[in-house]
Amino acid sequence: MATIKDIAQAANVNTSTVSRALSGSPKVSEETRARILKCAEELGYQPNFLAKGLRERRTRILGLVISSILNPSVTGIVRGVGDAAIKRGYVFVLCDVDNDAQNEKKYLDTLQSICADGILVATANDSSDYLLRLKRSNCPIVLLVRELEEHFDVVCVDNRQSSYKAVKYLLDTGCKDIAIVNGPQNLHLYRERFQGYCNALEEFGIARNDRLIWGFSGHTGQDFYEGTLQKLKCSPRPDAILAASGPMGSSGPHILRAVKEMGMCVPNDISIIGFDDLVENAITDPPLTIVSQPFYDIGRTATDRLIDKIENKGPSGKDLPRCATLLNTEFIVRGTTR
Amino acid sequence: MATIKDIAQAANVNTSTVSRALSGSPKVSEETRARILKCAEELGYQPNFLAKGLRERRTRILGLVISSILNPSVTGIVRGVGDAAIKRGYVFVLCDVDNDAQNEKKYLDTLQSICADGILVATANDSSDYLLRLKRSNCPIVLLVRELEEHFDVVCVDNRQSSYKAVKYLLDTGCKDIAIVNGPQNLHLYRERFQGYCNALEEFGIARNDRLIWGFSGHTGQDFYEGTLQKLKCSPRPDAILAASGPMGSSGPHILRAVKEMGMCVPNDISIIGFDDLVENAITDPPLTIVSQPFYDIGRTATDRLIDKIENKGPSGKDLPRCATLLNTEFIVRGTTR
DNA sequence: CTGAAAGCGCTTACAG
DNA sequence: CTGAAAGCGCTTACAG
Repeated sequence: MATIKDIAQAANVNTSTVSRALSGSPKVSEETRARILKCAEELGYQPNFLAKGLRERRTRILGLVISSILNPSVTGIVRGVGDAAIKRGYVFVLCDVDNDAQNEKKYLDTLQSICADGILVATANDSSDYLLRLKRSNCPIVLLVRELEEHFDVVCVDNRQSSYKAVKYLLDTGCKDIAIVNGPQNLHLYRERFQGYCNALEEFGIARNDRLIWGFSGHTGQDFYEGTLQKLKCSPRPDAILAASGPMGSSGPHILRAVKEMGMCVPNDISIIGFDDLVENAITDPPLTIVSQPFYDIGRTATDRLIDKIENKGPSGKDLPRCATLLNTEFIVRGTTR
Repeated sequence: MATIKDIAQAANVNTSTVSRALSGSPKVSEETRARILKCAEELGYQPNFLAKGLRERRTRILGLVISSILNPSVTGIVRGVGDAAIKRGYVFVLCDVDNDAQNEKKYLDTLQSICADGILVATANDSSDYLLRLKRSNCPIVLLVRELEEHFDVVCVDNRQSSYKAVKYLLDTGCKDIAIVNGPQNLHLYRERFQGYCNALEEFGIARNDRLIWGFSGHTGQDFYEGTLQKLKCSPRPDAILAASGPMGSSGPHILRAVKEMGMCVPNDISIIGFDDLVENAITDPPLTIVSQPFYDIGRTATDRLIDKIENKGPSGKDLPRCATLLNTEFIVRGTTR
């Protein structure tokens, strides 16, 4: 591949001048610049980001750490990150850690080695202490989807509010006995969703009932299907289910299947609300009423924020103030609620 | 971050010696090596891949060019690529081109700039002439999923055979009037699937009928749903549909919905076979009979092949011979066939 | 077995 | 406005 040296030779100038001309520096005559640009064009010059990065101490490479690319909720994020990144001249290395802390550690080391300019982390949980180490080493980080109590910039949705609104809708449409499929409580987001559920009940003067707080251990759709069957075999049955947690993707379809199998009619006997605007939630019969998270926007916003942090961290070295962005969810009423 | 220079200072040796010790060269005494390793450990040394890459002319960064990350068929590939890459010490930059040739061009330039060691391309079509240019510039390339007539290493499935087998199954189970939802014929893979369809019909002495060769123009599930409705309004109706092409993901669920809406009973009145083992194909009622492509293995195999090409292209400079790998599909009978 | 030197391709003070 | 020099962090012939 042609280098700056080849161009210098062809244009009969010093490499420094080539470098200046290419970077658009004002201190180079229009005449020389034109000549240099022409040579660069002819030689099919592509700058070497490695050399550039080594010198400028930046690579325009980001890292995106995700729990699992097989999770359809994640793909919208990935698209958003990619769009925002390329628009600003960055690319990203995808770190698909498959819900494994060991993998995550390895990827994070690798990102440091390739001198990623910053890292987007969608896998934060309460035991993500290495994130603090990373941050202390001065690596720009933005969290997305999953929030940590403090310290980090984050882009996500207001999970408490979303869940609150969903449950309020159920209560407003006459449901009284609302179950929640709860997620792992070491994740801030599930604690928030649970809190929203509790708040809505409280507002309607309904006591919380452990019988209605479901937690399924497995990670597959089948686990949620079987778990729901099990729960429905105990009477009294609930008249609504908030599917606040799921396997890869959404638990809604699997819960719906179990409900139908138990001979219950949706939404007459029981209402169901799921999370996330995924294909699988749209093609059930009836299609699921959902809380929709703006995954694309989350990815885009987080990336823009990260690049802002990177680029505003000039020689002055002072960071941007911490900032938490809560995007709005959309409540989409379809066929599984009254 | 600590550099080789810091270690040299701490261990009181020359940087060359540090470099040798770290890379496991035999020509350094055990004693010095131990001392150096200890210092490296203490300083939390992480090699700088930029500098390393600049010097060694390799980055251990791959590019993965995909049509759209929103397509669930693609995510299995991405996972396979990631697993194989990290196992061999590589990472990859995800280039999600959103089915846009302009984006693709831009990403490809960027990959060259960051000196990617090789590129995996899942977006090849008959007008991918830039791929030939790239290849001529000596960049290792492996195609996946989508084949080109020649020149390139490729990992995909035998689409003709898969489609042939599916249609043969329909014929064996008594279907006679089999429609195919055909894909864009500028893609080798859809030509192959169509050929397999034709071959099976021919084998059973059934004449091909244009009325049964459906091509839908849009790219959404709704387009396939409406297209199918339209087709079914003309009599006589087919007694089977091979959904050889789809929008993002599979067309199976949308075709099934249209069929049911027209009052047809599946599989009694009509059989349906879809492509790909996606969640959306598994949760329909009845669940779809499908041809399943081993996406994960495709990603893994292609990546291993690419890295082999990269690493065997030593100073000798001679390439590995071209190689096309056809993995097997699996035919999974579920509820939409007799 | 170890060190001093050159070089990968770029940028940027420093002179002029 | 342009050039010569130094340096980013590493590796690798070349000496010794």
